[in-house]
Amino acid sequence: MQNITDIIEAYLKQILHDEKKIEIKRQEIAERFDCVPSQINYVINTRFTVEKGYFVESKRGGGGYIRIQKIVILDSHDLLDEVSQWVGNDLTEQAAEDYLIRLVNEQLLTRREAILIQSLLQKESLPMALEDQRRMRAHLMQTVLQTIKRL
Amino acid sequence: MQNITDIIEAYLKQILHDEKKIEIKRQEIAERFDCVPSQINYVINTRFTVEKGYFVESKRGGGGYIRIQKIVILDSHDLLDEVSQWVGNDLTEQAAEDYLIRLVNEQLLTRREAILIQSLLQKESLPMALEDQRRMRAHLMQTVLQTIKRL
DNA sequence: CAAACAATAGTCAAAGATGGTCAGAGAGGT
DNA sequence: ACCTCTCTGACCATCTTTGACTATTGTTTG
Repeated sequence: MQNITDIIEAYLKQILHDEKKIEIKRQEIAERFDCVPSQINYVINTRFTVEKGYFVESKRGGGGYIRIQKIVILDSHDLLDEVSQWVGNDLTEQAAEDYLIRLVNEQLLTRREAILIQSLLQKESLPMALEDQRRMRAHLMQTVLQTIKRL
Repeated sequence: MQNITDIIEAYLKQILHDEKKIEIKRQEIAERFDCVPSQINYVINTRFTVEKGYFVESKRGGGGYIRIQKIVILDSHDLLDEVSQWVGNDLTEQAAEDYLIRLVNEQLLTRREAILIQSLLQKESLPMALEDQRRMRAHLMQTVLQTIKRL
C-alpha cells in the first residue's frame, strides 16, 4: 500500500464514506499527492468502476471537475438484474471479483459465500480456452445471480 | 539445513508464528538472503503449498507483494480429504448433491452456501457434453473442498 | 459573433516496477 | 552413475507511473 494509486483511492473512498458524492479538480488532487494529472484518471479507471459500484462524471474546460458517486440501488432485486445485465455473457476474473465484493457490500452475499463463488470463477477452476472461460464465467455468474433471488 | 530454501522457509515461518499473515516484497527478501528473486518462488512453491496449510496471494507491478497466510486446520480436514478422494475427477449431479448435504450436516457449509454451489454444479450451469460435464463438476467440487479449508 | 486564448479533463503508449515461469545447471545422497 | 532437490537466469505477465498529445468548455478580444 505504498503506491500512489492505493493512497489516492483510500483518500477518495474515505471522503465518500461520509459524503455521498464528491467533486474534485483533477489538477488539485494531482498536486496534493504530487503526481501527474493523468494518474488521477488511472485511479478512477481502475478503482471507481461500474463493477465496483461507482458512477463517475466529469467536465473539461474552465470550472471543470470530476464527480464520483457511489451507486445506490434501493431494491436488491434491481441490483441483481442490473449486475446481470452488465455481466452479459462475457466476464473477466477481475470484474467477477468486483461484482462479488459489491454483492457482499450490499449484503446479498456473505463474505464466505463470495469467497466460495470466487474460487469457482477463477481461471484455475475453468480449464478451457480463454474466450470460453470468460463465457463460462459469465454463465456461472448469471446462475449465481438468479439463485440469490430465491435464497 | 544449510540450503537457502530451508533458511528462508524458517525465517518466514518464524514470522508466521506470531503474525497470522505476512506480506513480503519478493525483491527485498531475495536481497536480504542474497539470492535471485525466483528463489523466493521456489520456497513458496515447495514449502507454502495448500497441502501444507498455507494460502498465498500476490500482486505484480508497482506496490506488488506476496502474501502468505496460515490456514487454520480444522479437525474436519479429514472429512474434506476423504470426500475429495471419493469425488476424484468424475461426479454426477446426484452425487454432488449428496456430498453437499453431507457437508452441511457436518456444518462445514451453511444451507445457503450449499444451495449456491449446487446451482453451479447442476447440468444447466455446465453447458457441455455429458462426460465433460461430470469432469468439470468434479473439478469444481474439488475447488470447493480446498476453499472450505481456508474459509 | 467568430476567432483566439485559457483552463480543464481524456487518451494512449512507453517506461518503470514488481512478481511468475521454466528449463537447465549444480549439489548431495544412494 | 543416477536421482532428487535446489539454485539460477533469461524471458514473460501484470500493474503502475509518466508525459506528450488531444478534446472540450469557458472567457476574452477583434
